[in-house]
Amino acid sequence: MEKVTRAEVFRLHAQICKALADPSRLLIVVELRHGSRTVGELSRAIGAAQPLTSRHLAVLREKGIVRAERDGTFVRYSLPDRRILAAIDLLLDVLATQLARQGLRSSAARRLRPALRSA
Amino acid sequence: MEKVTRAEVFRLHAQICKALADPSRLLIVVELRHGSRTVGELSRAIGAAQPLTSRHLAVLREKGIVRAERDGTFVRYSLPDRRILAAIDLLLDVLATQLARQGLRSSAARRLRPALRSA
DNA sequence: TGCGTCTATCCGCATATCCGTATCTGACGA
DNA sequence: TCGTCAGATACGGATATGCGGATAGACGCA
Repeated sequence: MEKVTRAEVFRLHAQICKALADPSRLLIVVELRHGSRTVGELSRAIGAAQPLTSRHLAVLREKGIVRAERDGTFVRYSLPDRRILAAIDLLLDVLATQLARQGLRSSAARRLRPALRSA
Repeated sequence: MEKVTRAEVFRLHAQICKALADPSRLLIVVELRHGSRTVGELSRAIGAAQPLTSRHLAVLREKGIVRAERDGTFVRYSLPDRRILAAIDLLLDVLATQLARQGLRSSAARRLRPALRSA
């Protein structure tokens, strides 16, 4: 059994994170939580054009986050590993904690100022 | 209590993922698993120049993934929320499963071909 | 105050990502 | 085989991200 270098593991790990580092792709994964979906369904669900949806799906597919299977003219996408959902949920919990701690009193301001300033 | 829009939550969620979507930053987080570290320690641990390390830390800090506190001339970084570690570990498990399933027989080839081809 | 150490930020360039539009492929039915 | 529909890919411009190198700021101490 061959060894995968430590650096390589971190690179691959980062690539999985990067695949999830996009609001549309997160929406796709969350949409797949409750079952498989066709590209058209996902496209409508996330409110994005079909080619864009298809490319997002390609990114997720290349990282093994979603699986594609033909169904006639359709292609159905699904989640082969629910642990991805668990990880996303954990990060969402972290986010919720952060939002709660800062107070939710100015979501508009936060919208305009993406990063939390240092102190 | 004000409402944070669904779209905004996904945007923030994606930003957390993006902050983790870099091998050096993952190394930093993992290095912090066992306690707080100064910038210099982290810089040596991940084998990156100090300014680069500092910028990576700024990214993580802005997303609330790490916390900074002055300690004399040093700045000590730590993890305020261990759930980030749990999420990272889950994704690492997913990666391990993927690697096991594909077989580890050509890590060199995989190194050169970042994406898993569609089929 | 002046100096050395530790950390943060600025600048500039190379690279990568994102998204709209157009086009291509693949499957089904007439 | 041809038309049509679902989906995937190609192309190009705008934007963002990466890094190294230089520099600026913060702190402690003499």
